[in-house]
Amino acid sequence: MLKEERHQVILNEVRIHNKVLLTDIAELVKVSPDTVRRDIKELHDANKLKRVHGGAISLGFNHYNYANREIYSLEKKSRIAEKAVSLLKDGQVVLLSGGTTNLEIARLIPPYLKITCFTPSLPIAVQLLPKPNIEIIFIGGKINKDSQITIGGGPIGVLSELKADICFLGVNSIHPSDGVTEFDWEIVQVKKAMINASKKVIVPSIFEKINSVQRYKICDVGSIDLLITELDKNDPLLKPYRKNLALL
Amino acid sequence: MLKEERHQVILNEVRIHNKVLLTDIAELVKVSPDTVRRDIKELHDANKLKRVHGGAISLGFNHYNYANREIYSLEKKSRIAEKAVSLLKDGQVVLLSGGTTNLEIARLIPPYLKITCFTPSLPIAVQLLPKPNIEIIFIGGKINKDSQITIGGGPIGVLSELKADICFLGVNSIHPSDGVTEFDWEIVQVKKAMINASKKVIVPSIFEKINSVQRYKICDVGSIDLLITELDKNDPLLKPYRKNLALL
DNA sequence: GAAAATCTTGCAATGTTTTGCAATATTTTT
DNA sequence: AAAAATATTGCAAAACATTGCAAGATTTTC
Repeated sequence: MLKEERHQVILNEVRIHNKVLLTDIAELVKVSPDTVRRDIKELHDANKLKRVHGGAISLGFNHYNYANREIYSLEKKSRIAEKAVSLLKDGQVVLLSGGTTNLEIARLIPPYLKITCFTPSLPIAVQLLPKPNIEIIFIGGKINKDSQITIGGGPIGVLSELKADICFLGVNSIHPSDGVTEFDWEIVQVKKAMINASKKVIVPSIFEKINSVQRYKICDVGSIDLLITELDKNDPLLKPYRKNLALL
Repeated sequence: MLKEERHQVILNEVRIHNKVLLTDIAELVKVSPDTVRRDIKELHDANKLKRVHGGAISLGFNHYNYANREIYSLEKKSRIAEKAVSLLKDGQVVLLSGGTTNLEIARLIPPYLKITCFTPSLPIAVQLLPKPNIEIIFIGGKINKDSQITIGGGPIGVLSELKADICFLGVNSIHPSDGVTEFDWEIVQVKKAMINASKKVIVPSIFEKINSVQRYKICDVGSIDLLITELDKNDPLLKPYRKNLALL
C-alpha cells in the first residue's frame, strides 16, 4: 500500500469519526505503528489534522460548537450512517431520499467508493458534489421548500424507469403494525415510487424519533428489507419489529 | 508497445483503482520500471495523475475543496445582475442556466417577486431556496461536477417540453461574427436546448471575459435577444455587437 | 534515400526514501 | 509511584529514485 493511500485512509477516518487511534490504523492498513506515527506526523505538519498522544483528531471539530441535545442525536445519526455506509459496494446504484440521516450517510460515503447516486434532495446532491468517484443523478422536478426534495409527477416519472440496487429511505414514522407513515401527501407519493424503484429498501432512522404513526401510509414494514437504528439489533425495544424485519 | 498506449494503460488503471504501482505496470506492459517511471513523470507533468513514491494516484482524490471561483469581479457581476433582475415581472417563467453571473442574479431576485424558475444548476437552486415566493423547478439529470449543472438527455428532454418567458443564458465566449461558443460539448447541447425552450434569450456576462471564441458553437448572436454587460450600452467596445443585438 | 538529429529504452552506479525494530524516554493511567 | 501505553531516536535492510550512458528506433533535413 502506498504511503499516499495510507494518508487518505487516515484523513478519511478522521473525517468520519473526528478522531483516530494510531493502533487502529496500524491494524487496518497492516503496517507498524511507527509508520502510522510518521504518517500522522506528516499530515500534522501539512495541517491536515491535529496530532495527539495516541493518534490524531480532526482540526475544526469542537464539541462546544453544538448544543448538548444536538450532539446527542448527531452521534446517533453518525452511528446509523456508519452502519448504512458499510453496506455500499463499488458499482452499485444507490437511491437516497431526503432527510438529515440520509444527509449524514451522504457525508460519510468514502470518496474512493465508485457508485452512482440518484437523489431528489438538494442538500444531499450538494454534499456529494466534491466526491470525485461518485456519479450524481439529480431527480428533477418541483422543489418542496420544507423538505428540500423534488416532488410531483417529474420525480415519480423518473423513478418509474429506475431499478436501483439499494435505497436508503428516510422516514418520519414507523410502527410494527401500521407500517411507515408520513404527514405530507406529496412526499408519500415520491417515497412510494422510490420503494418501487429499488431492489432493496433500507430505512436508517433514529429509533426514538420514529416510533409513531402519521396521517398517510407509505408501506407496510414488510416492504422494508432492513431497518438500521442507533440501537443494538438485539435491543428489547426493537422486539416488535424483529419478526417482520431484518435489523442492523 | 507505443508510449502513448502505455500512457493510456496507466491512466486507465488509475481511473479504475485510484492508484497504480509502478512495478505492476512494468510487469503488465513488459517494459523496465525505469520506463514506467518516466511515463508517470510525464503524466504527472501533464497533470493527469499524481506521482508518488512507488507509483501514482488519482488526482481529485483529495480535491476536497470546492473550486475556488474567482471573487474579484463580483462588483461587475452585481451591476450586470441588477440590470438583469430589473427585467423580471410577477408571473413569469424564468430559465436560468449555470454560471457565477447567473448565481448573482439568483441572489438578487427580490423575495416578493412571484415567479417560477427552472434551472439545471445546483448552486442556483440552493440560492433560490429561501425565497418564499419563487417556485423552483430543478431540471434533473446527471450532474457535471465542474459546472455543477445537469447535462445529458434528461435535461434536454425536459427543456424540449418547456417554453419559458425569459432565459438568462450564462456564456463563456461571444464574438460578433462567430457567435456564442463553449468548450464543453455536453454543455453546448444543454444550452442549445435552453435557447429553444425560451421566448426571449438574455445573455448577462462580463464583457472583458467573454470576447473570445471557443471550440463549439451554441448559436449566432442573432439568436440572442439582449446582451447585458458591465459596460454602458453606448460604450465603443460594444460597437461590433450593436447592429445585431439589443444591449443593456 | 542517406545522413543527421532526436527520441526512446534499458542498464548500471549512486543516492534517497521508506519501513520495522530495538533501546530509551516520555506521557497517561491506575 | 508503579505500571502501562505511547513517543523518540538511531539504525539497517529493502525498496525506490536519479543520473549518465549507450544501443536502437524514429523523425527530420538535405
